[in-house]
Amino acid sequence: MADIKSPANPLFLREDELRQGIEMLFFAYRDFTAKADQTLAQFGFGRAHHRVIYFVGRNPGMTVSELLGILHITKQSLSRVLGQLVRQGFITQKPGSTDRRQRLLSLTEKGSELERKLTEEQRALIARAYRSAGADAVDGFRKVLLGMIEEGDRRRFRPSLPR
Amino acid sequence: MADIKSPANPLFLREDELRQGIEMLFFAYRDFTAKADQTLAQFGFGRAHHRVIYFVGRNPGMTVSELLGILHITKQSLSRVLGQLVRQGFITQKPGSTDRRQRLLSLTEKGSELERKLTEEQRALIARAYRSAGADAVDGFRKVLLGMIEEGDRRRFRPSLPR
DNA sequence: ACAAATAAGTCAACATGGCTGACATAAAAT
DNA sequence: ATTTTATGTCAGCCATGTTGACTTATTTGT
Repeated sequence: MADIKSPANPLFLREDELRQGIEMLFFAYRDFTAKADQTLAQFGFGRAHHRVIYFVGRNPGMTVSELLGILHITKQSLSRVLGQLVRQGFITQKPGSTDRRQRLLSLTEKGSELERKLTEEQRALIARAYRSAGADAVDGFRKVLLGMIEEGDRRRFRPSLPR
Repeated sequence: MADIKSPANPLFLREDELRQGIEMLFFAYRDFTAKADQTLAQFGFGRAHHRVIYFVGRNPGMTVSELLGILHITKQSLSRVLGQLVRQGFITQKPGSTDRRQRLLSLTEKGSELERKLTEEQRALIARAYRSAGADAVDGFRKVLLGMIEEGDRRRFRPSLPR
C-alpha cells in the first residue's frame, strides 16, 4: 500500500539513483575545493597552482611530461602556473641524471609549507566525512571512484607499488 | 613479519588513506566531466551551461535565486550563460504566479533533448562504476560524499521530500 | 500610502586558466 | 647525421569566474 510514486519501477529508481550520484559529486567537489581556493587567493594563486603543488609534492622528482599526463592540460597552460611557482620559489627544477633534457620537479621548503597548509584543509574535510561514514563506507567510496577513473590511471591506487 | 614500511603506524596509514581520497576525487572528477565537455563544445557551450541545464532540468520552475544558491556563483556570471541559453531557445522563463518578480526557469523541448544527451554520458559512466563496485559500495560512496557536502545542502539527498 | 526590501537584470572592467598555432633549443635515439 | 623527444616561449583567443555600480518591477512592512 501507499507508495504512489514508485510502483515497482526499478528503472525509475535506478535512473534517480544515478542522478543523485551525479549531483552529489557536483556538490561534494564544489565544497571540497571551496576552502583551499580561499587560502590560495591569499597567495595570489588559483586552483591550477594547487594541483601542481599537490602532485609535485606527492611525486618529488617527477618530470614535466608526467605532470602533464596527470593534469590533462596543455604544456602552455601548465607553463604559466609552473613558471610562477618556480620564479616565486615554491618549486625547483633540476636536470635529469640519465636524460638531461628533463627538468625534474620538486617542492622547496616554502613549497612544502604551502602544500601542507592547503592539503591539510582538504584532508580535514575528508577525514570528517570518512569518520562519520565509517570504514566500510570508505571502502565503497574508493571502489566506486576507482571505477570512474580512466583505466590507465587506476594503477595509481592499487595496492601494488605506485610507480 | 616483513612489512618494513608501516610498522604499527596508524597515523601514516591514515594520512596516506586521506591523500588517496583526495587524489581519487581529482581523477574521478576529471574523467567524469571530460566526455560531456566534448559534447558541449559541439554546441559552443561550456561546463557552466551544462550545470544550468542540468539543474533546471531537475527542478523545473525553479527561480534564479534558487539556481544561484546551488551553483555558488554570482548573478552576473550566471546571467551570461543563462542569457545565451534563453536566447537560443534551450530554456524558457515565465513570471511566478504568486511573486511576479520571479522568472521561473524550465527547459524547452530542445533543452530537454540536450540535457538528456549530456547526462546520459555521465549516467553511463556512473552506472558502470556502480555496477562494478556493487550495491554496498554504492551505499558507502553516497555516505561519504554526503559527509563532504555543506550541511545546508545535505537535505537534498535525504529520503525525505526534497523541497 | 509610502518607504524599504527583494528578485532580477545590465554594463563595464578585470583575472584565471583553459585552448591553438608557430617556433626554438638541447639532448637523445636511430 | 638526421630525426625525434622534452621542454619552453610568444601571441592571441575563449570561457567563466570576480567586483562594483546602477536600474526596474514588485512585494513587504510600517
